[in-house]
Amino acid sequence: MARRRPSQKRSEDTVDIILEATAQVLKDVGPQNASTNRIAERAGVSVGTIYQYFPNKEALFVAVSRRLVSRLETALLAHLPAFAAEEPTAAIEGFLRAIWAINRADPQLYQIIGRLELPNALALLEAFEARTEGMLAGVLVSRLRPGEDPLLVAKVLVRTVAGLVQHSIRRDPDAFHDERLAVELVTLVSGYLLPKARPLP
Amino acid sequence: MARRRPSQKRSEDTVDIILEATAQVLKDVGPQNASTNRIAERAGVSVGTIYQYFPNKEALFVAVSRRLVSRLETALLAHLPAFAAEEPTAAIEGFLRAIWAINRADPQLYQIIGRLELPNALALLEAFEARTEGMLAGVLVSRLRPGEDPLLVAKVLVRTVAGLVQHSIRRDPDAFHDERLAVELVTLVSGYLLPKARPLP
Amino acid sequence: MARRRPSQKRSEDTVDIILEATAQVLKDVGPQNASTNRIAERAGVSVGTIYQYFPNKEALFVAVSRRLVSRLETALLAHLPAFAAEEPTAAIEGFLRAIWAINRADPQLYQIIGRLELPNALALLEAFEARTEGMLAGVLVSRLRPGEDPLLVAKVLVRTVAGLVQHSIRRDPDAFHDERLAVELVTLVSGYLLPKARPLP
Amino acid sequence: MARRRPSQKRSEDTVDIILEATAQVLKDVGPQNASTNRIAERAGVSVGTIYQYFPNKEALFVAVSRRLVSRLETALLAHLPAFAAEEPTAAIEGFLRAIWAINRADPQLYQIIGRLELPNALALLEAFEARTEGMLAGVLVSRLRPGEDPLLVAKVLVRTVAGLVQHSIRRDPDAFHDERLAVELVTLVSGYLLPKARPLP
DNA sequence: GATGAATGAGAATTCATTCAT
DNA sequence: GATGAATGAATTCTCATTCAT
Repeated sequence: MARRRPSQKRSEDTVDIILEATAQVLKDVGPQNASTNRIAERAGVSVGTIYQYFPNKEALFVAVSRRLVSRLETALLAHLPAFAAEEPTAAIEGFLRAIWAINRADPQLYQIIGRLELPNALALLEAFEARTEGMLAGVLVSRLRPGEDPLLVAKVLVRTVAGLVQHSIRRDPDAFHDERLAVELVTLVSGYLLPKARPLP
Repeated sequence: MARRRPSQKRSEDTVDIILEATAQVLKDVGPQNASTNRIAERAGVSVGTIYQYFPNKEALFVAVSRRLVSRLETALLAHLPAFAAEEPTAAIEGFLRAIWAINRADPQLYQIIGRLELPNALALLEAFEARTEGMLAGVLVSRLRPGEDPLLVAKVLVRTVAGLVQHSIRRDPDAFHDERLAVELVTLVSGYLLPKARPLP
Repeated sequence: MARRRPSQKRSEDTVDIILEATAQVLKDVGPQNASTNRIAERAGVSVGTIYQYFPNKEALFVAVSRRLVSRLETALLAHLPAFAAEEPTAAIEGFLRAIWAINRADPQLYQIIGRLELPNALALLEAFEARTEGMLAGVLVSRLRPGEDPLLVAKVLVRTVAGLVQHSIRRDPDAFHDERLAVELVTLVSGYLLPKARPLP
Repeated sequence: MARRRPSQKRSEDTVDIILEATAQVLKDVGPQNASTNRIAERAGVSVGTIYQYFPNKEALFVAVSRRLVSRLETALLAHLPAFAAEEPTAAIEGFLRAIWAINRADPQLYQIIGRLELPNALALLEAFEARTEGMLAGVLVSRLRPGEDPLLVAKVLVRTVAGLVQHSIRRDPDAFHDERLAVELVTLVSGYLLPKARPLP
């Protein structure tokens, strides 16, 4: 199934170029029109070269997904300390920035992959989202009042915020810069979370 | 471009049967595999008949989208009085029930159309969502404290709730029945909205 | 798997034209070069038409095989009475004429199909050869001396004669007209068979 | 056209390894799947190396054919004295053993090459068979009654026996061990040949 | 001499669309 | 109005061959 494993410098470059081209084409013309020939043309290689490294088109798309998820993971981890901050308000801001960062990384690609109808690609994304919820739950576990379910709260937070951010991006790719929306988001999350927070000692 | 406009009873039936078959096929086998021949077979007509009423496949899918939106609109309007209730808590519940109803109507089809990559189909959905935001804003306008922007609040509410609901459905089609998630949703919206509400006289 | 079953006159014609073209192309350029496009061109239809009636190339080749075998069967049955003749010498001649007829029907195609590397096509041919051996054995059963195995004798006869005939055809397509070879063939078979024959009463 | 002629010991080894790998791959996966890359991999060299010694794939296959024929020739010559024996019965056995030996040498490869659709490969095989017929005719010339045509008799013998043996192998690779078939073969050939034999002085 | 990454023409197959019946 | 056989451009994937290293 797996093709030639890049063993030389040139190969690694080629794989990278192909993955980058695939992501670009996916965003430019959509999954429906992202033919292997078009991708090869964009990458400046021939179709055959793609098939040296990927057994089929699906594997190529899954590889792109994997690359995106690994970037999202990096972005998330970079923010993990921030949203474990002592002060609840700072923590909330840290969390929102993290979600922000994730969705900022490559918002279009994120959405396209989520709609790719490739179980393997979807699974990668869902595993990442599950990990995100898990991490948040882990941070929340010592911060919530007794009786609150950290995983449930984490789910609501991640999905709500991700839903709003993605929805907004779809409508307007520049929504990131809508300062007022950001303020509302803080209000929303604070209104939900602060009443659940264990009082600071 | 536009084909014959159904002028007789039988034609209307045929169009309806075709649209219904299209929606079914779309849900059963996904947009990728929804070929015109498969749709024709499901509808019990020949491909040629589809092309009597629709100039091409895109037009067919757009017609299905239009039909869905009109149903969503009906569902929404039925709930409009409820979320204009006097009492804030009742109003919030009314609003949530409305979003609920919309996403319940045909959740699969809703998502499929949202991912169809057909600008015309997408535009219909977005226009509907914009109208929903507008209606909510209209109801909110006399209920919010001075200084609050009803449209901004409406956007946040609609997108947040829709985001959460859709995200959850995608992960688990039976998420509707997750009672605990529903409770959290009420908490979330209440925590956001109540502080913004103009005090009852 | 199976495609549209020809239901109209036109369809039957088309299927026939396609099968005939396939056989021709197979003989003209060999199995390696018998591409679906070439076959379509030769048949005067478009590739798509082939795929209306055959799910894939293999099925097309198997259909050609089936057609050939059914013709061989007809040719064989037409000679069955002759090689069940009373007089041994006449019977031997009847048998040889039958094998002759079979290999005459379409010697090239016969050999090509035998080498097609398609289990399904090969099975058809082998089943036919087995039936031929069976029929011959059936005729021999009452004609051989006690102790002789009719099926073994039938196998030797069929394979030997078929081997010689096919071998000769491959070397020289006009070998059929080599009168001297035919005489030797009669000698060979008579020398083998007559000593085994039950004496006439 | 022709590539470098191996001039050093190492090169000869490489060529041999490549030819051996080609034969193996041909037998393992069939001519259809015997790609140059697969052959190179099996030989433990890179594709490029193959093209150092053979101008193209066809030349490679022809070389394999040549190697096989040269082995068959050796096998045949080893048996030539035996089938020139004085006593007719012994000679017949000697002849059958020779054919046997040839088809035993590498029955699979023999058949594969015969079906390769490469005129150059086929020609080698046919020339070998013609030589075999010639040799047999040479032995027969002093052994047949006046009026018999030694070459015609040789043709019938070689093609008949080869036909039966190959036909049987194709159906069952272990047919060599079918003792009863071997007995029939002796009967067949004896019945044909003995009446033609010049009486011993 | 050897390597193996890159090439690209060609093969099988699909499916939206047309149009003669 | 309805039919469905026919079309053919477009898509995915393969593999013999080349050539820079």
